[in-house]
Amino acid sequence: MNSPKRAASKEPRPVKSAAITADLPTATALKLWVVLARSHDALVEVLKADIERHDLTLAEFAVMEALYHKGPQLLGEIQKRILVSSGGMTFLVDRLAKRGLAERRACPSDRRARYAALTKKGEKLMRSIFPEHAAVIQGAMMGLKQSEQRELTALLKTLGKEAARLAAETPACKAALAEQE
Amino acid sequence: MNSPKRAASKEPRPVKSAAITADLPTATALKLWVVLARSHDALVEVLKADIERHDLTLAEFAVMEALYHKGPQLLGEIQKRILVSSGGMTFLVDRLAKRGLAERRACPSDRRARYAALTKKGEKLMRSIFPEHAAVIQGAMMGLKQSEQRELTALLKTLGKEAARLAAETPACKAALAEQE
DNA sequence: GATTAGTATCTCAGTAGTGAGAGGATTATA
DNA sequence: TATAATCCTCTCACTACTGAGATACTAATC
Repeated sequence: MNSPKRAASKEPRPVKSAAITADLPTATALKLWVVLARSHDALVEVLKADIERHDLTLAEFAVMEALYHKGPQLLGEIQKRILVSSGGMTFLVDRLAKRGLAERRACPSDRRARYAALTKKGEKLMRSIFPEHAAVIQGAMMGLKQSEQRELTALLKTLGKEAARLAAETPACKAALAEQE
Repeated sequence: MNSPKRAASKEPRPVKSAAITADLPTATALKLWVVLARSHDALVEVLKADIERHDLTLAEFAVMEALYHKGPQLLGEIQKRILVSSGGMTFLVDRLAKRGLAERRACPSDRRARYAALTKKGEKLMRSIFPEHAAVIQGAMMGLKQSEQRELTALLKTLGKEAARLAAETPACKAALAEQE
């Protein structure tokens, strides 16, 4: 076996760890994190399999989807939206351009900036791919009723907002603060 | 700027896409996917920042955590648990071994298999790191009340189970079925 | 105008991780 | 026994990404 894919094992889990069961609120949060990570991974696997049929990586697809739904955008805008590094952004657009799916366009008012946009070919591809892909997503969510999906969305939104706030505080701030001696 | 981190932008989102608003159940599912992915990413960022303080990648930490909580295990068991490839598993244990945090042990009953286990040093490190890490997780989840966290966990579990079932069906099966002519 | 800070992209060296396949060991079947 | 099938790990070539810094431009302040 090479890739892990789904484990068929029954999760024996006979031992309960002292460290985890130590204190209830912590245990609840840890459990939530594990379950969230696992369902996310399972979904990613399903979606990735769908997208790879068209020889696209998830990141490439994310770029194309952003362009498809929001139109031409600055590289930096897409970068923030799909959360890749600046180097990765350049790389992704390069690759899509090489395949004739996207292209760069100059920004008339700011010569530093470049727009990325879908080519005709890229748009045609998205028009044929996207509905299928949406159907796959819908299929992957079928474990939950629509009302449950909406409830889940609301909860995740709250969770995500708080986590994002926290993440924005943390990153290079320590270094920055440290340098202010 | 190099890495994207959190976008401070207000998500203008003036245009509603025809493709997305086309049909309600699909729209619900797509929305859920976006929100799930975003909160997952935000959490990963927070946790990663915490773990990197100790010069560990998330994957290395995952291995150590598995060993810490479940004791010595076959490489294959860990692999299934943390979902990395077989090559990645070897690589991860190598790196932990090089740093003296983990070690390989022969399996007495099966000479193909190797156990991975924490060294004294690795266990000591986990004892000092893990409680902090658990606190960070708990902190990242503070946007939700405990009851909400439990509700969210339940919904995600159902979702994840169905998605995992779907993922297990899909992967190489097409190829396999195709070969049976 | 000159200087400084800020912003947007690109370059490039480096890295974590993948996955096909090999090798060696075990188990099942004939 | 053979021998076939299966299992567990490791090797290795490869790839998608990262992130520090470079480059090129714009904006703000003197």
